[in-house]
Amino acid sequence: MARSQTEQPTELELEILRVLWDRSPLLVRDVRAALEESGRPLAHSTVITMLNIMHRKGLLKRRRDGKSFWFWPAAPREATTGKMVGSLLSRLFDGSPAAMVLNLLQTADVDSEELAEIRKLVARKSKESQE
Amino acid sequence: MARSQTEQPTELELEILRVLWDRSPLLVRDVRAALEESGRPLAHSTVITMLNIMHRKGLLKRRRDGKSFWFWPAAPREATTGKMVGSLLSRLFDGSPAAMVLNLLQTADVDSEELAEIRKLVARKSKESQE
DNA sequence: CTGAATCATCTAATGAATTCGATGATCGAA
DNA sequence: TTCGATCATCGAATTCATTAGATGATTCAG
Repeated sequence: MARSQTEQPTELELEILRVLWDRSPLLVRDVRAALEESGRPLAHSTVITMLNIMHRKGLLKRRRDGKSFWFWPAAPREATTGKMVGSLLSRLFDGSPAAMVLNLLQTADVDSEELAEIRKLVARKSKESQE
Repeated sequence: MARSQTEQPTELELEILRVLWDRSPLLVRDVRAALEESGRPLAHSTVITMLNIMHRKGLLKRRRDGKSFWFWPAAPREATTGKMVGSLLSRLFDGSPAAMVLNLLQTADVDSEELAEIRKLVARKSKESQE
């Protein structure tokens, strides 16, 4: 047996989603151009194949317009990133957000501005939870 | 062409690493037993194959002892999880820890205890940075 | 010493992810 | 209308991840 399809978007799928979260709907050629911009030059047919696979998986929606298709993400950015972060959270930190933040603070490059921002976010969340 | 090997551990590789981070070194049969415990029953040869692949990739170290091998992680838990979090950070949040924490607070289930813990971590980090 | 148990190695199969070329349809300009 | 440009569909190749059976070596109990 092999591994089963992940419900998480794969590497290339994520790049494509990021393009479409930025601007959509887009035509295949636009997606291709955007990918090339971000350093991932691919053949037209490759991009179509991926878009079709992603459509089949339910990651994208599309609408025919003449002989071409417009594509856009099936789910908003926050929902998808939330699922991906949640997956890492459970797989690496047994679901403890604090453990994840600790790792982030220790490992990632957090400048003072970022840190202040995080502090503000946490403070706001604390206030919300009290209500 | 297909995708190239990820430097990040894959799904099963991560499960195996988690076993070995908990207790190591272990023999193949111990790893197998631990995986079965956590709901992933695999044939002995499957486990060996994976351990060998992981050794070839540099994820594990091993030492022969008679006719069997002892296996243990090549890198400590924090380093590996840090890389994985860092990868998600750049792929999803353009490297902004604050964006990631925001997503975490909005999406994950953070109880008040976890939140207080996070608050403490951030405060401590702030103090450290000031020095 | 001999047979059963225990290990690693080798081989291989399946399925997912990624990448394109070839082909055929269609639309617009000359 | 005819030729070239533009698209999608199909088929296919490659690499990785996962899974395990068959084989052969080695060891230990009896």
